[in-house]
Amino acid sequence: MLKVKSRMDDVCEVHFIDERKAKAVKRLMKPERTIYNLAETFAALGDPTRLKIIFALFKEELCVCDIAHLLCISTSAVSHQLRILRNLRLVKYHKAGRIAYYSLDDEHIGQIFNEGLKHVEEKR
Amino acid sequence: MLKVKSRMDDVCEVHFIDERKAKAVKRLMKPERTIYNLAETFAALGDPTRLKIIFALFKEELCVCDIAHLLCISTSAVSHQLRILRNLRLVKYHKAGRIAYYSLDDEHIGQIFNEGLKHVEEKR
DNA sequence: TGTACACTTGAACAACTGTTCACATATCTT
DNA sequence: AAGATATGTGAACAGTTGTTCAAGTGTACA
Repeated sequence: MLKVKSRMDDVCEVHFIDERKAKAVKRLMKPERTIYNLAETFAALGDPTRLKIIFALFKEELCVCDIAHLLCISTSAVSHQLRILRNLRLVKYHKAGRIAYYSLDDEHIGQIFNEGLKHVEEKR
Repeated sequence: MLKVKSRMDDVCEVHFIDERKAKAVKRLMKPERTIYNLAETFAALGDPTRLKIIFALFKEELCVCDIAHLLCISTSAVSHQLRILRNLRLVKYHKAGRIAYYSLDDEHIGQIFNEGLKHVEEKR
């Protein structure tokens, strides 16, 4: 499983310039748990193999071995990555006999992918 | 610098179920370089510390030591993370004397953050 | 000039990651 | 039933990550 480190104590001894701004942001800051889950989700998207899988499933519902064939990697590697994506509810699947058909779990994933694409394509 | 592994040979010996679908997706697949850059960007968002920095800068332009104060981590740690975000053009800064004021580099970052938030808040 | 401050950087470390390999499970076919 | 196929899983490995620490810039102010 993807793991991610975190911390947010309230004791802090670093000097500051403008405490008003810092406090205003602190009030708005999302709960530690939310930040953690969000980081885990982005980390899942932060690997080319998983990103290709996401992209592929964005276009077509596919089974494990077609994904493996498409990306030229072992079905084992695909299965490991799909488990990570499944646990984070980024993909879902349904079984037809021995074949597992995977697809994206919700429409946000596609949006995130596209916004990210705009960012990287704009910057070079 | 954030690094990310990648590969996309055209030789592949995995069995397949539906080659038509796989080929259709392959035609649409983004270039290796694009996927790689996108993965790097998402990986940068895949860490709670950097995510908190992004969130903070989404609300306010801030200097390094105010970010450190706000998140209760060393200015060194913040500076290291800001360099990663800077290199990926996720944040920019301007200097006023010895103080460096950081802010988000473009509007896509906020969009990505919000879409991600919708995903994680919807799923539990 | 010297001291303090704001920030940056390089090296080093433990912790985490993605892949491979070997094996396990489950389902279909003959 | 046996064998082939599709997928899942645990262990192990090299490679990568984020933090800390120590030392470095450059700017401000007395």
